[in-house]
Amino acid sequence: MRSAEFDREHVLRQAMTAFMQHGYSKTSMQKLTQATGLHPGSIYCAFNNKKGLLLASVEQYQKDKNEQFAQLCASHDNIKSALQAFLADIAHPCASNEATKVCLLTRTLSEVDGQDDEVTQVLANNLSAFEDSLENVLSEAINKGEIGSTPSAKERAQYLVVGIYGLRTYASTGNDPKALKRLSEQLLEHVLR
Amino acid sequence: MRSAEFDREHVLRQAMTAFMQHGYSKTSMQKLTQATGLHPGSIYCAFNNKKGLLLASVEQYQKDKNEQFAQLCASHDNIKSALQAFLADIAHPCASNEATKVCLLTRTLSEVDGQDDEVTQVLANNLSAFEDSLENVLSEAINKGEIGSTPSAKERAQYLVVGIYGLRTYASTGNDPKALKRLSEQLLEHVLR
DNA sequence: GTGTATCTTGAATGCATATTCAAGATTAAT
DNA sequence: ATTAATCTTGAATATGCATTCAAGATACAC
Repeated sequence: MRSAEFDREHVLRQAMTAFMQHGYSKTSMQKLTQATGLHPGSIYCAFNNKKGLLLASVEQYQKDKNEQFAQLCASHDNIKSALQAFLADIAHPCASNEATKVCLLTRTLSEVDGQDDEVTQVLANNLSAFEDSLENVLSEAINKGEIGSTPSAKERAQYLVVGIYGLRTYASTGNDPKALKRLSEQLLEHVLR
Repeated sequence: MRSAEFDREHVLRQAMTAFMQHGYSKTSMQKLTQATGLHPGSIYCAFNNKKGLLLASVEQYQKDKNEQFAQLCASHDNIKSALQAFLADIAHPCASNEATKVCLLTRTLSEVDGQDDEVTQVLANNLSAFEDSLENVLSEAINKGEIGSTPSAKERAQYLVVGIYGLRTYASTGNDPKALKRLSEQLLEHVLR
């Protein structure tokens, strides 16, 4: 008997960073072996193939993001400051040049759309799940009377998600941090109005 | 003497469709020869290489989009109906499965970001130029008194562009045409408020 | 009609890539 | 210490790709 020697979560975080930086197809197996420290054979043994490693990375990404969001919500007592912090967490790396300025889900989705139905489905499901948790938070806020009940929590969540996607794309076109800040404030105002 | 035999604009429109459908790197030269009807040698003679063909396609794309937008503006006498029609033109193909549901500029930008500075720059410039023409239209509307002067035309244009990027991404996550319609109406309302 | 410059053709080249696999290394139980 | 099971290693394989180039085809000038 003998057990595997690598730290799965660590490997997946290294892999997801590589995927975010270079995109799925331009992240060669060579880059992945360098990023993870694993040899090709080990990757194929643990994740089947490159696509399997991507899917596992996506799962880890989603898990990390969910935990992050739950913690953020727990540390704010009203919806406005919670979403303010949330948008700041998105806008700030966008203005920098870190790998985390892109969203693994949307970047990969745009790349594989129309080419791989399985991956497309997984990504769409994850994005939809995150929209749902935003909806839940907004729903609570409505119940607490912090915001009105029209637009509905679902409509507000959709509009917020659209805004986030837009901000991320806008940031990649040549980022003016000042404008980005103003735009996210305006977005938040419209979502909570 | 002998002159080239192919219709440059037609070739570029075929190429841009291919690039929109499969993305830059997954659009192989083989696909491009099939799409354009040109042989590899002809492509290399006319456009230098695959990247040259991409850049020429982007230029044509921008030219087409600008003409389209100018015509749309000319056929509407107020900003609201003009932008309504404009957003409808974006949202409608988004809900379908045509190749035109994506924007060549943003799709390619997201793909090559961090890999090719020249292409990145060209794409960012084109997107910025389009934002400018939206700003011009909004500026005229302000001068005509159709909308107020705060937010400024520039701020309104930025918010509109962010919204469009967001709608496009949202559409690719699993499109509910009803929601898309509602979201674009809400966006327009916020831009013109 | 002849010559020549230019365009067209598509097979050949060389490189990058994902994946496999058999030999070597390591661990844990006996 | 020995054995057996499993993991690790990285060179070898096969495929797909962008690009080149020399031979063939064509149109214009005279």
